[in-house]
Amino acid sequence: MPSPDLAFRAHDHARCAASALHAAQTLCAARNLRLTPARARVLEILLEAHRALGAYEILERLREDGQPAQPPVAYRALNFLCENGLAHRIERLNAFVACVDPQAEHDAAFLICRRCDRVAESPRDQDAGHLGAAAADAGFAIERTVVEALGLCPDCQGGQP
Amino acid sequence: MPSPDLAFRAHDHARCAASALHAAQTLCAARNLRLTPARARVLEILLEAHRALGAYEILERLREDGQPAQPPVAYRALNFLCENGLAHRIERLNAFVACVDPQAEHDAAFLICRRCDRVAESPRDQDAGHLGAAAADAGFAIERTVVEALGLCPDCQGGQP
DNA sequence: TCTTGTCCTGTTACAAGGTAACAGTTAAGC
DNA sequence: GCTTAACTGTTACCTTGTAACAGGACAAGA
Repeated sequence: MPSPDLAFRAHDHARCAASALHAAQTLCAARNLRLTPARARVLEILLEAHRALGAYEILERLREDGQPAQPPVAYRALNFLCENGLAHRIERLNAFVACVDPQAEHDAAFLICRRCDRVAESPRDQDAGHLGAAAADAGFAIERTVVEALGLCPDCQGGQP
Repeated sequence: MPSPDLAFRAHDHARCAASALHAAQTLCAARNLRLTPARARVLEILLEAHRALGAYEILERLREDGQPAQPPVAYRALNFLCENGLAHRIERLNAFVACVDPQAEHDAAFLICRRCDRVAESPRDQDAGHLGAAAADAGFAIERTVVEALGLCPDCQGGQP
């Protein structure tokens, strides 16, 4: 898996995007999922941006391709991508990022820069310490866990808040 | 601090609401904050509901008190309550809960029932395992962390999904 | 090859969540 | 009492998300 802080370091975006797209194609073929042109295009947009994008930003870019596009177009593709572990929703931002390491549905943790909106995905500590125990205690059945840390990335530190 | 699973157990709501409201008053007095009638009323509404409420649900209840009320009224009160640790925003639901143990600004973790929207607050494992380390590694400065587990509470398990 | 069912797309119309900006009012400090 | 800062009321608007329905593509089996 790529290093968790990759998003915050200089690197070859084009190459990491291409490799993620390829991984997505492989994964879909293996699982008999249809990575249709619309879905692939949305994934590509996310990969190119390499940061969290709102659904309406994605829509704009779809429109730049020449077609009109209404909100459900973006949301359907995003739902597909999120359900299949190819992208993640960032609740805090009402936005979406491509997954750097697509694989079967998986929870992840995120470092979100509140200045530049770049998002780094970090592998998840499975039972999340206390929380798993507290849930078991309460008889609560956890299905999915969102972990989002908000702060400043290295580039945005130093300087005004 | 109240047991983390309190929200999922039968208990005397009226009493726990009254005690939380009292704690809030004490805390505001101590910190020289103005718990104005509008703010207190919103907190009371949250405490009575004893689950996550959307801003517009809160608005409805404010209107039931007889006054008209526009969205900024609710949002201002909610901002005040969240900033001062008297309530928490649940990102996943775009909703708010009263804090069961008001105190200086603090992060918490939540167990959210996706059927009945009840929310239990659990004390937070401070550095959240891997994440703190990954952040340090990346040079990322964490300011606030959101941890939300989605699932089914004891009462909503068994039966349809 | 035709048919049928299933999944995907296009589009309209709207619901829900959230905020900027400005005018007026209250409270606290001097 | 006067000034200043903080809070409230209101208008108007922007952003995010979804329900519902019609039409199209495609694979599987008769």
